[in-house]
Amino acid sequence: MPEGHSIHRYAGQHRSLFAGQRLRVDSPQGRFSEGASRLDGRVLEEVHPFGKHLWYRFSGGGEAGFLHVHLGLYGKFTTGENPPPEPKGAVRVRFVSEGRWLELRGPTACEIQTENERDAVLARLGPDPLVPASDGEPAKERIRRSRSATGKLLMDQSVVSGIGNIYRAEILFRAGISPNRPGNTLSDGEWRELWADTRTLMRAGVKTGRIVTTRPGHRPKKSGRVPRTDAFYVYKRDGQPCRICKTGVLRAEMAARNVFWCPKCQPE
DNA sequence: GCGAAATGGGAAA
DNA sequence: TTCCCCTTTCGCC
Repeated sequence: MPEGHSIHRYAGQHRSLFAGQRLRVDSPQGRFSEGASRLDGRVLEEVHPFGKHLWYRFSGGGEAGFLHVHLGLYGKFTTGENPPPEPKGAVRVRFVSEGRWLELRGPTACEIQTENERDAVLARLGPDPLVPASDGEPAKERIRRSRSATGKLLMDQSVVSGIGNIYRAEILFRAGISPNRPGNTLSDGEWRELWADTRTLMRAGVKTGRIVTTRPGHRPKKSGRVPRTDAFYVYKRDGQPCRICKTGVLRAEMAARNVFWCPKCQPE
């Protein structure tokens, strides 16, 4: 779930469901009880996504106005209409408004921050392709100055924010760039296309709530809902034939994450 | 029932 | 680089 598109989607949902409302906040699991009690009874003023991070700004409470959430690999939100269900499993934090409830499980980060602390996190992040006015230049500079693998650089949140393992694999495939190519071998044109395509795919992800990167002509069924197995070109398709050239898709480990690519469509 | 894997990242070495 | 954390789900006994 949680690459940047999910985060932006959650932000939109949570804003429309809870912003402007006074919330009851608690931590059924207990691991965030202290923080929850500091937010309880305050008004949620705004929800702000950036890359894979979310901030919930609360009224009053002095300095500590933000709830910072990072879902990590497992984090998940669920929401619904009141009455809220009896909490099952490890619910780190729960919001309850007059009409709705929200549960958060398994996040890497769920903590209260001051504005300065939030700014310090933002300062460490590269541009987010999902921010409408986002300027990709700083990312381009970092990549084209680096000898490390492009596949590694795209996953580095201080280079670009919000790209995860699926988008990394898929945008490189669509651009015909091997993940192993050093960043400094990318041409201007290759970067431009990569950035533009990333924005296109991630925006579609926000809209639909899922990642689909295959073009209709490259799928067995050209219309209708895209089955999970047809949604990607290379992600988790190692050993299977490339959708375009039939060469076997490869997998390797790169910085402790699996990376997938077609050696023919994405030459070194 | 048990182990492994998963769209992530920070700290330690 | 390696280890460690978060939680659920799925495949395999």
